[in-house]
Parts: sequence; C-alpha cells; structure tokens
Amino acid sequence: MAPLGRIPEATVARLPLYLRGLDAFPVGVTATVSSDELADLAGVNAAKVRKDLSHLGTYGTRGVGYDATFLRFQISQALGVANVWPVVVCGMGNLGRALANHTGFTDRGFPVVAATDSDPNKIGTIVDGVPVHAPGELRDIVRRLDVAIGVISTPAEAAQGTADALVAAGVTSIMSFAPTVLSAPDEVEIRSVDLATELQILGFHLHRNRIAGDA
Amino acid sequence: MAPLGRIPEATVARLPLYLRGLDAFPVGVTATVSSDELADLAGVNAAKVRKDLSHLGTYGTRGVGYDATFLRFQISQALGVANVWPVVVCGMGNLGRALANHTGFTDRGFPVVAATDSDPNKIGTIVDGVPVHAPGELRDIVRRLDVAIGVISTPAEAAQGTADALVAAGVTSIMSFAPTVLSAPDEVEIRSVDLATELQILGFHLHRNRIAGDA
DNA sequence: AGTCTCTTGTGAACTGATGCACAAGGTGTC
DNA sequence: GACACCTTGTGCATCAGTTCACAAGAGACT
Repeated sequence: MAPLGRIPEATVARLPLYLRGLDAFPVGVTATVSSDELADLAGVNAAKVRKDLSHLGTYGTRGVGYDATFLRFQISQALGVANVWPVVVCGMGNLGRALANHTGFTDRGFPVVAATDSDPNKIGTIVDGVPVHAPGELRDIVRRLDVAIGVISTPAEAAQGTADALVAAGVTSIMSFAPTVLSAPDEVEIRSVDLATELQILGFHLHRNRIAGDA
Repeated sequence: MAPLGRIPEATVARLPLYLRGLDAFPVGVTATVSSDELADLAGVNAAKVRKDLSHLGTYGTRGVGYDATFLRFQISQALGVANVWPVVVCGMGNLGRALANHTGFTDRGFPVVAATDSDPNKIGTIVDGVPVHAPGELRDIVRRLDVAIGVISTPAEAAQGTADALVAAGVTSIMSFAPTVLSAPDEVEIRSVDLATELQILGFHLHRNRIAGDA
C-alpha cells in the first residue's frame, strides 16, 4: 500500500494512458481488468501498470484484477480530471487554429476559451467559436475567464515575450510549441513540444539504420 | 574520448536542441561556445552538455570551448541532418493541414510531399501545395516519392488502420498524434504525441497545487 | 476443508541518466 | 619559462525508473 504521498513523474505521465485505455470498458457495466489487459490497452508492460497503480494506493483484487469503474474513478481522482482548466491559445497561425479547434482538448476538460494574435486582421474576429484578442489583453482575459493554461503557438521570436505576458497575467502552466527555450520563474511549469525535434529523432534512427545497412 | 559507438537515447533527444541553440551563431564566422553558454541556449545544464558531446567523440578545447561551426557540423553529422526525409501526412483534418503547412518541417529536411484523407471531397485537391490522395494509394505514394516518415493525424479510430497501411507500404518511422496505442512490428519506430495527455499532465500539477494550497 | 489456479503487490536487482567535483590540458601574460 | 586562469573530459556517487520473480491473498471447484 502506498501512502498516496508522492507520485513519481513517470507514473503521472502514464496515468492518462491508463485512463484512455479504460475507455474500452463501457461506463456503468461491472467489469474487471487485469494488469495484463490494461498494459495492452495502454501500450506498456504489466509490471509497470501494477507498480504505477500501487502508487495511487489503489487496490485490485488478487486472483481477479481491478474493478474497471472504480479504477477509472481512482485515476480520475488522482489526476484531478473533474476540474475544468480553461485554456488560452496564443498565436493563431495554422497550428494555433488547429489547436483551438481540437475537440480532444474540450472533451478532456481543457476548453479553449480565448486566443490572442498580433495580426490586426484577426483581432476581434471569432475563429471556430474562439474569440481572438490582442496580446495586450492577456491579463484581462486570464482574469475574466479564469484561464489556467496558456498554449504558445507563436513563431519562435515571439514566444518568450508571450510567455512573459502569460506569467505576468498569472498563468503558471504553459504548453509551448515554439522551437525555442523559454525561461520563466521556477513555479511556472512549462512543457515544450517541438515537432521538428521529434522528427529529427526519427531521422537519427533512419540515418543510423541506413549506415548500418550500407556497412 | 568516446568510440562513437552507441549514443544514449537521452543524448539523441537533446542533440536537436543543441543544434537549435547553435543557430544563435552566424554561419561562416569563427566563434567559440562554452558548454555553459550552450547549456543556456538549449535549456539544460553544462555537465549534461559536456557529457552528451563527449559521446560524439567531439573535442572542444580546454580553457576555450567548442568551435561553433565545427560543433554544428559534428552534431549535424551524428543526426544525419544532411539527409532529406520525405514525409506523408495521413489525415488532413485541422491538425493535418497545420502540419502539412508547417514550415519547421521543410526547413529541417522533412518536406511534406503528399497527404492522404478518406474524404472524397479532399481527394485529388492540393492543399497548401500538398496533393491529397486516397488512403489506398499509400503504397504507390511511398514508393514513388520515396517517403521515409509517416505522420498520423487521423481520428483515433482510423489510426491503427493507417499505421498498418504505412507499414505495409514500407514506412518504418511513424509520428502519431492519434490518442491511441498503435501496434506495429518491432523494426518500426513510433513516436506518439498526444496533446491532450500533455495537458492532463499539466492539469495534474495544477490540481496538486490547488490541493496543497487549500491545506 | 483442501487444493488448484489466478493475479496482485512489492522487495530487490538492475539499468540508465544525472550531477558533482576535480585532474588534465590548453591559452595568455609577465 | 613560469604562473594564473579557463574550460573541457570523465570517474564516481546518486537518483529515478524499470524489470524480475515470487510470496501472499482471493476465488473456484471438488
């Protein structure tokens, strides 16, 4: 039994996967799921599943497995899925528009309630139901709409300024797609997703295999 | 000195960041960069920079630093950046369109040469310079355009089928944005980026802090 | 009740990555 | 040439995460 104290980061990163895997089980129907099955559904191995769940203080039943419904509840609880965290998208280029329109966000409790862009032609318009404001209005937007998370999808050059503005407005969680390093106070959590970097990692392995093949 | 043998995965994942950081130094100008500076530029710490670079067999000069130009060359070499890896985007929804149009891909040697979509209205059209084909044509596209990487931006339900088709067409590197687990032969490398999962991780920390604050 | 089968929960070994701290080696100055 | 000053390269301790392997607990069947 775990005292529910610290949950390791690696475990936290996998909890959403388990939750996603549990979608395979209809709500309201009593069903049990073994660590083996859940491992398949989440794309990890069974030992990891068991250890991860043990950090939640969750109890399955030996010889049987976990109750799917209760497990879903337990993980949701730990992740705080019941909360709704409003999101502001900064930078309504191609990517920003796609993100603002991404149903996967709203579905999981992250409604995109506003956007900003520096293009005067976009300011004041409503794109896919999301109102676009001037960057200068960030502080007001955050306060008024209770924004919890800022998404940065501006060009790299504008990213740091946008991050600063978000922080100044009181946002402490940022997801950035800009290919640059962002600095911010320690209490601000930044997750950086650089798509080109991901491709370069794939490219490295392709390159490596090609060389190995030629040898 | 490292025998240039295996490069640890963690290091590989950081090499693109160093390369990005080196963009701060103009090409053609002789300049040296210390591990400390590069650490700042890449958002990591200096010890890591030095250890990472040592895996490349790179030599800086003690007391001085690394020659920026040579270092860029060295890292590019290791990553195989000189290669151009054509990409096909599968699923031209909001996200797919944004990706197909993403200049960061082409700029770094990953031109999007084709796309697929199951919508008959899209098939045969050209979106932002990228021709959209029927999914059934994948094998032909891959062969004809020498596609090396497949990007999956379809709905979750279609993702596995798309992955299967990519594999059947001979693609061994896949980047998926679909919120689902994909299975494929071992030799196929899959990098999965689930945007909603990223937000949920941010949400976890927000939730945790809120609880801590209330206590 | 006893036995068999199943699956959890976890101690312990292992692997990989990180960060420290310092000797080694290079530059510049007097 | 000697000395002061830098910054690299790396051995080592540490830490986090993974995996193994198995005892312990729970149900099912006789």
